[in-house]
Amino acid sequence: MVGRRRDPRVGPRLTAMGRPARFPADLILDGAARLLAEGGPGAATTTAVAAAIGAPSGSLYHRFGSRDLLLARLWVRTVGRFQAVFLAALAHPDLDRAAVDAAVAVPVWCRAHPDEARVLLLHRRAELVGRWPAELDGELATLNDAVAAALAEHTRRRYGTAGGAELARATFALVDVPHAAVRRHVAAGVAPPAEVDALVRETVAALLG
Amino acid sequence: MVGRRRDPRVGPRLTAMGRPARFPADLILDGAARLLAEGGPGAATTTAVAAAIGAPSGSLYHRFGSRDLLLARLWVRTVGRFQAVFLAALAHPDLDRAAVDAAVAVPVWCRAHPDEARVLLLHRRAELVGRWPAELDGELATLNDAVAAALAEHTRRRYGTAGGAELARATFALVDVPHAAVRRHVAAGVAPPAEVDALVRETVAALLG
DNA sequence: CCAGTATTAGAGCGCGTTCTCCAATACTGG
DNA sequence: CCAGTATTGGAGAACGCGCTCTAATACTGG
Repeated sequence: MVGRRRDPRVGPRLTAMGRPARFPADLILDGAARLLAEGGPGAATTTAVAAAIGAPSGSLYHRFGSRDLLLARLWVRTVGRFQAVFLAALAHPDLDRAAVDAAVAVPVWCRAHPDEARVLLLHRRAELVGRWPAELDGELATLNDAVAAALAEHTRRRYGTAGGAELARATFALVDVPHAAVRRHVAAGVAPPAEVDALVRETVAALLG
Repeated sequence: MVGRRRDPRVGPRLTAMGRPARFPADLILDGAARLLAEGGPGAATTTAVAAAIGAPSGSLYHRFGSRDLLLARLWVRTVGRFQAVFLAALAHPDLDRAAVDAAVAVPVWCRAHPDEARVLLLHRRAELVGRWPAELDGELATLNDAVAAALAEHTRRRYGTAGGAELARATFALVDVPHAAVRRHVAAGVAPPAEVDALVRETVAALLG
């Protein structure tokens, strides 16, 4: 990405850092996330994202090579940020505590990051990015590995095995159920109410008790 | 919709039915649903829908006034078809049987109608239609009334009251949980496995028992 | 101060999309 | 057979979109 216009024939000139960026990559991604949260994929046109942060459209294409690449990087960043808190909760040594905390981390995170929650919960990757850029399919392939491993490890410690049925049960309880609980509120644009957390706790306890 | 080109000045001529349609509305909607299920909203262009059923694009605009109107009618039709089976199950006199059957009706319906399930579960109305046509916002406003009423009635009979907490619990158990249970399978393009039904039954029993 | 470089800045191209338009067509009831 | 009408069929206009391109610009280390 960086140094795209540099002619390699001039040799390894290591000096000169160049003009500093007025519109850093994360600022652009923030703008895209906001437009996406407000108006869906159709609203996150390149010119709209540029206008939202006061940048020329050329700057977006200088930093990201294409619209798909921009949205793909936003997707990776958003998934990573959510998974960080989910995995941290799931790492608690006490199994029941880990399960309930991880599940409740979903509504908590949605309250703290409403725009990113809308990006993550209201859109599928395929319809957001369209054609996933080849240079990012390495990251895509391993995106869910950490969560999958943590769920398998949790299942193994809880049941002594990580067979299909047990893993499916844990995935349902810790991933699908919390998503189900918050989705209508995220879609409505309001913070999930406190009763959501109670329902999630109760459901997780019933399924994994 | 019909008779759009008729000049009202010629008076009430009630004879003549006109040329029969080679591409009825439901055929067009079926094509749109298939493209939508396979490739998302971006794949359901008017020319693509027309090509999918071998019709000229003009026929789509003759029957539906616009792409938004076409997709809006597809949305209404799909929601209605799903709700019919959900409500039928929820109408069972035995409360527990009604609850479990209604919840399990979701994975059952997804297996029977995979394309429509993808339309309904994988896309939100706002991003599918864009600008909802004014002539259909009457139907939109009452779309969920029947389900809302049935859920409220079920809650009232079960708890003696349809207060916010109880209604939220029933909605979570009978709507959100089944949707969450099938979603990953519908998104993956495979029929929800039988264990989904078992998890849904168990969750509903735990939440409403 | 200078050479080198990354970035800004914005005008504009090409493409795919929705939608319009009109003649031709195939059926109706009488 | 006829008048009336809904529908087909397809070409193309109008528009918005992603993306490209070139010059100007604002920094860097030496």
